[in-house]
Amino acid sequence: MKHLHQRIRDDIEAKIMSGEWAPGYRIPFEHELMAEYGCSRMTVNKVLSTLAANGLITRRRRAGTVVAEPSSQQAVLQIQDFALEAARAGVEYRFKILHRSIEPIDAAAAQRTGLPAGTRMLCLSTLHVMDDVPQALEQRLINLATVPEADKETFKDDPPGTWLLRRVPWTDAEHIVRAVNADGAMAKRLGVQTGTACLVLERRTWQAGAFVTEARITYPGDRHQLVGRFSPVA
Amino acid sequence: MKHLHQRIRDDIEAKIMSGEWAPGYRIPFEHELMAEYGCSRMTVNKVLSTLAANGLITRRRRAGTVVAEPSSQQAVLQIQDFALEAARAGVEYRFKILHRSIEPIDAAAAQRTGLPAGTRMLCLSTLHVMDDVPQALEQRLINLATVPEADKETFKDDPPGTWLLRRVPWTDAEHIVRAVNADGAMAKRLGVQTGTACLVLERRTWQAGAFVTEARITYPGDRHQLVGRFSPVA
DNA sequence: TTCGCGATTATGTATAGACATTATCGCTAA
DNA sequence: TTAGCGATAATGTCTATACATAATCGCGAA
Repeated sequence: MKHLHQRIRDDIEAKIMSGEWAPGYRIPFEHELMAEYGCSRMTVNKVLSTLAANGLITRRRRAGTVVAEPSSQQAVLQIQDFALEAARAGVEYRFKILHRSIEPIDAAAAQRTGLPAGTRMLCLSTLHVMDDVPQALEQRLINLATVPEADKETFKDDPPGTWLLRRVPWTDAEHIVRAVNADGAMAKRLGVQTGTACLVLERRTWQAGAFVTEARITYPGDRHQLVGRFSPVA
Repeated sequence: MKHLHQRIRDDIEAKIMSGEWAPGYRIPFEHELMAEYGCSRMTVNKVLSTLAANGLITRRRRAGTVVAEPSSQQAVLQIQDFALEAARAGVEYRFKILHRSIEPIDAAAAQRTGLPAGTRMLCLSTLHVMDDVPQALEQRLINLATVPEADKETFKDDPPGTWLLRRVPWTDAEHIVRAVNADGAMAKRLGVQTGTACLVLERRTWQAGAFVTEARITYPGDRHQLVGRFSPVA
């Protein structure tokens, strides 16, 4: 005999997955489920709250609970940390800061990030190397208004991403993944032929609404991939 | 004044994010937090359960609760549905089945999917077109043991992905994203030059442990990107 | 008819208590 | 010293209740 919580959850998920309860269908009220399963409202409430958190249903006060419209599908992708990945694989990792400057934000970046023109940004280019083979080029902007202490940081011990993550926990992130052909300069730095397909991961992070950083990481396509796993029913 | 639940959650998340409570750190017991915040155990319990569900902490009876080891970072990416995307953008969408056959699974695919050699698979190649411009090429394997009714389906109205999603809800999926240079045949079909960087999304789905389908979707890199948003604090 | 407002109702948050489950700790006996 | 076992302590699940909050419904007034 399983727990009631799980049984209610399974029942509802099955009805939704099978299509018996289509998107938009108003599922029974808490007090109805309560009667059906002979349990307290708290139990039903916790089940429904969990399903709502997972995006399967939408709840609105007074109106009730309906099966959520299937949003476009989602994939959860793992984004590897170079140092960690290297340690696990038992290879040597190092990084090199190729460029460092402080500049007012350019127009395009201001648009992307929603920052006012003229905001001072720390601009960094970092090459990630494992066993003497370049693995990725990282181009990063750090908002000095949000992270003033980055100004004096030398990034001697940790690459910018790791350093930031430890100092500024982000609460919101936006990701974009693209494929591009490496141009001459990029190809040279990554040690591949010009035109090689590369995976570009762009990530912008905010902390409580304040823009923190933008990173554009370019991986040689023949050497890297993003892997993910996703269970919609948790 | 925020809700207590949220305040406790914010506090704990902040301590973990800031590194004050490093991975492995044993966080206060429920009764300690209960005393600290002057609330009932249920309140604390619900917060900790939620954080555990989100993977931030690990709970064990009698032993207590510890900060979880950071898994590699995750990105949640939206995977657009062509028909839906087209409708929203107000452009015409159509698709064309380029190839269809039923074959025993090949060795490499058997390895990837964990199916026994010789399993009969429906193999489909589909070209997705919007406003007469090819948008993506989809190469798909469908497990006829799990979805026998696919055998007789003509895919006249809906492309295979849409058709499958309506019939066989998946419970588990694996995603891989890569960048590749288009070879001659691929380039011709997508209407791009040979060598153009393309984004390749591979997805394998299971339903309750039974393999359902594998899709490899190739997008011209200059025309497509995957976009995602992720809030660790929900 | 339509606007506005109060009553109603479903969900949101929280409490205090109960019993179940499962590791761990520490004592006892071989 | 160690194997085994019972006490103990922490989390897991559930109940019954209370009050807060938000959105809708329906009534009455303009």
